[in-house]
Amino acid sequence: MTQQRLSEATKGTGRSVTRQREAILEFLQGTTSHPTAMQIFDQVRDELPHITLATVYRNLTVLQELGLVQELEAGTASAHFDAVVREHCHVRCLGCGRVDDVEIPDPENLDESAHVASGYTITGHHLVFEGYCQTCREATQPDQTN
Amino acid sequence: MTQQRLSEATKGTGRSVTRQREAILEFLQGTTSHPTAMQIFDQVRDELPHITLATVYRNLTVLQELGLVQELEAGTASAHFDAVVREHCHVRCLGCGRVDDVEIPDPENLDESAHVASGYTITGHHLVFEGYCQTCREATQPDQTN
DNA sequence: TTATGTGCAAAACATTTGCAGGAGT
DNA sequence: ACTCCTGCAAATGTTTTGCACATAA
Repeated sequence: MTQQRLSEATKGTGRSVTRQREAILEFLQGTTSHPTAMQIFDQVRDELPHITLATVYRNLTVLQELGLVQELEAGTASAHFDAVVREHCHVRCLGCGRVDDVEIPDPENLDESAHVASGYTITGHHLVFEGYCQTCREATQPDQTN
Repeated sequence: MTQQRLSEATKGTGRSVTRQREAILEFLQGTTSHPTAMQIFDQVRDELPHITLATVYRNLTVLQELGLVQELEAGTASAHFDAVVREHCHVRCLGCGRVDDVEIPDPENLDESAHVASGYTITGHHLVFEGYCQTCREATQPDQTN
């Protein structure tokens, strides 16, 4: 099924279907944890022990170009990746750094209002909430750095 | 006036008022361009030729703790800084990388909706639009990297 | 005079790139 | 065959840190 979508997506693009690319996409499609490149690298290494971090980065770029993956700007040191490409917003925990999806409808006319206010041609937006997840809230002192 | 606000803000915090801190704050309060640490460094160097980038970074952190400056997560390689600390949203030009303010009212109940949907305690959010500024739109090929 | 801040140099990260050999079509 | 991809190592760019001296309170 990952096979399917990857070979379909590459069709006519000059891109190849490789084991590295399949493994990265499959892992991303099987998790909701918005992993970083390093976390993807660690996982995929179980299956492909010789893969390098550079390859993970290069393939994440390619998968984004193919429209199969999106990169989240969650305000963290490193970027997080998601195989759910539909536009949706996220929360980042200020205690432990985890990033979750937030399933709220996008406010109407947001991009249109921004266009009127700024004069820019708006192509999209990122909405990221900050706060504390249940686990970190229960730990009375939510003061860890990441 | 920068003097004023800085010495007020440091009162009782154990922080000092230094020329470096004043110069950084004054520059930020006098611009609407959301400069990066490097851009601040370049400007402030006119006045204080011996200042270092490390000092700029350290002081930007302190000024944030004092509530006089905020850091923008605009999805760019380097962070942008703003002396307007009121919560407001931004646009980033995908052509030239500039970051502007967007003066639209924040959608109502946004944080509350996110709390209900995610279970997090929400402390705030960042809303960043992407698009093309007028200059880059007119240049028929908006393909510069940053 | 004592804590806090600074310059300098080096380290720590995340991410990108050059290159020679390997895999996909 | 011919292009695209990979591993390895080294480079890049941003931000942070250790330390000895300087400055603010």
